[in-house]
Amino acid sequence: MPPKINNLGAQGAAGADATASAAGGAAPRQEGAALFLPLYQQIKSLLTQGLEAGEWKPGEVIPSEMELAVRFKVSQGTVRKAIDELAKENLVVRRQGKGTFVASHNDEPRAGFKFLRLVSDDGQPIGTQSDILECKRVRAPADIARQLDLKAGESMVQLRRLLTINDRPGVLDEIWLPAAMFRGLSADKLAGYRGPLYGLFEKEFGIRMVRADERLKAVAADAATAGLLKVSVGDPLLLIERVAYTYLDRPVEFRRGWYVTHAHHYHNEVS
Amino acid sequence: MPPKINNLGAQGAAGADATASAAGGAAPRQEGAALFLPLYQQIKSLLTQGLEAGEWKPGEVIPSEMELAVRFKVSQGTVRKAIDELAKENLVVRRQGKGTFVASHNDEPRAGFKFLRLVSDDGQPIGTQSDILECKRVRAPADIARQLDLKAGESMVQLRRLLTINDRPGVLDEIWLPAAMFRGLSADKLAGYRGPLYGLFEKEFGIRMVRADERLKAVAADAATAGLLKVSVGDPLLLIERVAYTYLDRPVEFRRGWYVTHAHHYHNEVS
DNA sequence: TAGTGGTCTAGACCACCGT
DNA sequence: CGGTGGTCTAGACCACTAA
Repeated sequence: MPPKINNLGAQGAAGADATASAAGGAAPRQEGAALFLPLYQQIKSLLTQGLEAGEWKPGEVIPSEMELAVRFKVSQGTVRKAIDELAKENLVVRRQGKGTFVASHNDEPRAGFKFLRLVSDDGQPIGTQSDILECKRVRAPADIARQLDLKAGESMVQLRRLLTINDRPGVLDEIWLPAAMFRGLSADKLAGYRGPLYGLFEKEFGIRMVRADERLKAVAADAATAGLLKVSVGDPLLLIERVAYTYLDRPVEFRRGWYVTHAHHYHNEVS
Repeated sequence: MPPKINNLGAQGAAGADATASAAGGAAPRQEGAALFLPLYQQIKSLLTQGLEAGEWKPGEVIPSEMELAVRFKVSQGTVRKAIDELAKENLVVRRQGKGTFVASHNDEPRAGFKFLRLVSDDGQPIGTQSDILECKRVRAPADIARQLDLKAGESMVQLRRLLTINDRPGVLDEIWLPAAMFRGLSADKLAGYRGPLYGLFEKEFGIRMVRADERLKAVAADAATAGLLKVSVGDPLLLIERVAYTYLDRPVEFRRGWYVTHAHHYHNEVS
C-alpha cells in the first residue's frame, strides 16, 4: 500500500487521484520539511487557481459547496472554510439560496470605483466622471518595472486621466500597465466607456483587480498638474501611489494620482 | 411547557437560565420582529461585554473554549466561531497550546504604535520618540463633541504632542479626551512615559483602543506648525483626523495630526 | 502527560431562492 | 418543492505548550 499523501493534486477533477486524508480526525501532518498546508488552505488555493485560469468568470456562479466537496473529496465544512476566506478577501460573494459568485467590478448596480476611498467632507455621495487625456506606449521606467516584476524597458501602456468629482476636477491619474497583458488598449476603446477602469479591464482583458497597496504623501502642485486640476501652483495635493494586484498576488498596475482635498478626504479604517 | 427562547440571557454564569436552543440542528429563528441573532453572534456579544466590563484585562487569558461552551451551554464549535471573529477584529489573540488572550497595546515586546501607518520611504523601520508639549483642560468644541457623543462644552483633556521620527520632527498631534474617563491625566504622568499613548491609556485608565476612523487631507503648513515641525510655512503636510473607539464602538478620542511626508508615507492596503 | 487551540468530518435543521 | 448557503452539534485526531 503506497503511503498516503495529504497534499491534494493540482487537479481537482477526475483522472489524477485527488484523495485527501479523510477518515475521522484531522489529517496527519507530513514528516519532512514544511510541506504542510491545512486542507482548507489547499482547497482555497485550488479555487483561486480556478479563478485565475478563468474557469469561472466575474459575475458567474461557482459550483455549490457540496459539488466542490465531492470533487475535492473533502467534507462540505472544509470547502466552506475555504470559501469563507475567499469571501472575506472579496474574491467571491455569497448569496443565500442562490450560490457563490465570482466578485466583479461590474455587477453591483451602482457602486463601481470600489478602490476609490475618496469621500465628500459633508458625507454626501460623490458623482464621478472619468476623462482619458492620453493613451500611449512607453518603455517601463526602472522604478515602476521593479514594482510590477517587469524588466526595465519592457513595453507598457501609459494612461493619463482626469477624474471629475461633482463637476470639479478632483484627481489626475497616471497609470502604467504591461502592454503584453493589455493588447488592444487604445484611446478609442477608452473613450465613451462609462464606469470604473477596473470594470473595463475585467470585461475586455479578463483581468480582475483584487487588492492594492497604496502609499500616501502630501506634495505641492507643479505647474502642469495645477493647470489641469484648476488649483494654484504650490497648493497642497494628496499624492497616492498604488500597486494593484490580480489573483495570486500578481502585480499588474502602477498608478500615481494627485488628489484635490479641498472638499474631500481619503477615508480609512484602521485596526 | 414554556416556549423555548433562543436568545441567551445577559449573564452567562449560573443563576439565570442561559439555556440556548441546543438539540441537533440550528436554532429556530424567533417569530415576531428582527430579534434574531445567530448564537455565535450572541456569544461574541457576551464576550465583548465581558471585555468591556474588565472581566478579563488586556494581556490576560480568557477561559478556554470548552469552559465557555459549558458556561454558555453551546458547543465548542459555536464558541470557536465567536472567538474567530473577535480574533479577526484584534480584540483577542489566540496562542496554540496556551490559550486565548485579551489583546493589548503593551504586550508585544517591540511593536507598539499599532495604529501608526507611517512607513519610511526606503522600507527601513522607524524609530519614534514622543514628547508631550502641553496638557490642559478645555471645554469640548462643538464639532469634536459631536464626533465623541459628548455635549458641547463638556470638560475634556487636550494634549499636544510632537512625534520625532528617526531624530527629525515627524508628527504634531492635538488630542482630545473626555476628562470624565481620564481623571488624573497630567503632564507629570505623561512625562517620562515610554511607548505608545494607547499603552498608557490601557494601563492607567483601563481603556483599550480597538479601532479608529481616519480622514486624510493635504494641507499647507501654517506658521506655528511649520515652526514645530521645522518645515517652511506653506509646505504641504498630511493632515489626519482620527476618531478612536473602544469596545462596543464607543468613541473616546479625537486626534488631529500633521505629518511630514518628505521621507515617509502613509501605507494602506485596500481591497 | 494533561490542557489548549487547530483541523476535519458527518449529519442535522434553518432561511432564502427559484420553479 | 429541491437546491443553496447559514447555523449548530458531537466527536475525532493533531500540534503546541508547560508542568
